[in-house]
Amino acid sequence: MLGAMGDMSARLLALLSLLQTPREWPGSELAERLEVSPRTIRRDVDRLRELGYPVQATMGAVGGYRLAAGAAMPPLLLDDEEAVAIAVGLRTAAAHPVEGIDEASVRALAKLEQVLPSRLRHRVGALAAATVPMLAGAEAPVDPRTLVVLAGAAANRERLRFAYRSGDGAETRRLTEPYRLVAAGRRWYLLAYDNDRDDWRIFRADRIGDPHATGVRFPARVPPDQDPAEFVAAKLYSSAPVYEVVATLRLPAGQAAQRLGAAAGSVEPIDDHSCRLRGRADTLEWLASRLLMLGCEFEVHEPPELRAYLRALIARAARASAS
Amino acid sequence: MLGAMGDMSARLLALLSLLQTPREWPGSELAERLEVSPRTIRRDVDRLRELGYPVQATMGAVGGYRLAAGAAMPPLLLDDEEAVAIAVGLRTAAAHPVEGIDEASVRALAKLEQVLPSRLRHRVGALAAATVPMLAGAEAPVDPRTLVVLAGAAANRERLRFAYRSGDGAETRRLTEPYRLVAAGRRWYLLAYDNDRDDWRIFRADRIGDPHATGVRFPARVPPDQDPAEFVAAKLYSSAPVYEVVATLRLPAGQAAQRLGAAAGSVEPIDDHSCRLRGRADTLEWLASRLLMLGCEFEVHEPPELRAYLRALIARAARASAS
DNA sequence: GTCATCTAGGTCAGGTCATGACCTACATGG
DNA sequence: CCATGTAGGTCATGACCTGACCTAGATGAC
Repeated sequence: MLGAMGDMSARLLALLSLLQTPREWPGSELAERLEVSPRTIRRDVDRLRELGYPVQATMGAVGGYRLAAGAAMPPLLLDDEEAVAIAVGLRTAAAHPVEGIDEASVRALAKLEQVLPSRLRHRVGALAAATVPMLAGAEAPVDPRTLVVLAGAAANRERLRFAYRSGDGAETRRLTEPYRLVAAGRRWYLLAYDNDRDDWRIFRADRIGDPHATGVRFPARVPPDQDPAEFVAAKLYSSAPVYEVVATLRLPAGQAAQRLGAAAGSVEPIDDHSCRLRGRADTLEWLASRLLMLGCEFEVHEPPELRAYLRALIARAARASAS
Repeated sequence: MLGAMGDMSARLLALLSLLQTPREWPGSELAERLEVSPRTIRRDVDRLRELGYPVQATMGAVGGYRLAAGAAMPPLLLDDEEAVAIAVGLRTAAAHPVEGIDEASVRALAKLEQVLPSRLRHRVGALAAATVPMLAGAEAPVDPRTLVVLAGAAANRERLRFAYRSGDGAETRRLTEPYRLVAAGRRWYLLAYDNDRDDWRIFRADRIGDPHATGVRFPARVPPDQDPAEFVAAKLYSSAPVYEVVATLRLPAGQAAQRLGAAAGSVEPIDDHSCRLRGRADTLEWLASRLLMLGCEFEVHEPPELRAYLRALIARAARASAS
């Protein structure tokens, strides 16, 4: 009985960490590692079970303990490399948001970055920079730190001040009551009540500069009656220029849907090896690259601008392949 | 003193969970939530600090507690949505591995999926399916579960049995001692000692079917003297067909490097608005789409196959844009 | 079948240590 | 200067954690 008590919490955490490993741990080995008697290990396992973490035990000569899936998430105990991997993954997820977990992934990123040791933070930055910007193309991706600040202020109901440059390049300072961060299409939008204009507004996150919470809490305001995501979608399609695309793909409908992903639009089968795609996007580059990368023959019916863009691409490729 | 002790560990965990929130918590509020006296909260904070988690306290009338970045990663306490978001992020990270954190991201995914409640697992599956397969194009991405099994067996040093279909379509069963999972280029490879062939081999993870650990542990074998990643790279470039690309881009070198990412190859400036790209890739589709999506004029010098492929792409785009 | 090896759990003694109550000291912003 | 927050000392009480015994049951190797 050398170590004082008080380290029981630390021991439980260490135990949880060991049990999250894919292998099975015999009680004797756990006792040795944690420097307590096997009896105490058994009691600790019981304690974990009482806390709701289902420790599975296989009996017999090759038995051992391991943590199984339970009703609630246990605390994740990550080593340095795993933490960096998750941070990098979440940052690229923030650059290519998936609808449905948009704000949750930013919350998770905020949580992680808040406690990430600084030496690891450097590695995250370096690796995220080396990550292929994927389909971002020529557009500047959003700064993940901006997203973290926006989501934090919304969750915390703190007034938010930032500089906003609108589509025509004009830059204004805004004071807002942030309500929610929403991913629509492949962009991030902040839905907030604009205190100067006295109305609900949506702001593109990549156009927000230098955001910071003022520290002033505001009372919950009655949000617009629609679902936040729908509200943003409605505002977008009514204001921003959007291309509606109609194309025929020489690809079975199932494969097309799988390769395009759910957000691309609707895919209806024409026959066994063709289908019709209807969708919307806000840039021609995006549309063209998605279609070309399908790797199948296709025909564009709408919009005419896309056909023009494809012809420009042809010309470029022709010049590129000329000897 | 109603609740028995023993819940001190649970309380510390709950406290840690609250402190990971972006906001600041006054001690009185924490005491109320956790149903203990403020004095106990102060002691708990001290305990956390002794455990190495730096709880920051701002003094004064608007003070409060929050968890700051420390020397080690504290246990991450995630709610359901955050866990799903991380799982989805890691799965897409597994589909587009970043060199340097390759095996760590799979380890993290294994850890998370081991304890992920089943109801959440369904949501992860659905969302991951809806995720845009990005640059995967026509190729079948690796099954994340396969990666998890491979990495687990390697970490655990368990013999691994699987079916392998080689490039020419032949399917064989293998018994191996897995050493490491490595990402090279944009693919996953397993470096393992093949027990039947008595030599080190590398296996493409997407060609591995139905892998399962036999449960038999094997003693550590002397690995090949190179670094695993280098070993894989050497084997690859000596055996697999690889295209070496040389192209001139009408884009400043800095921008090109940023848009292409570090793994694309080397970029040397020619003048202020042009640069030369040298790199290697194993499929023409990949090369062509990366170049076209740069959104700039470019000229391909090598290989001739890429020029031919671009001409085919031209033909397809021409047909697609024909009325 | 038999034995080794693992989980599972009961009991007991001893003393550590967590708790709440009450206290003072100090920092901060209005 | 006062309200409100963190920071920390002290004390009595008793809950409970620990290791050292013990038996029971399951499982796989020999």
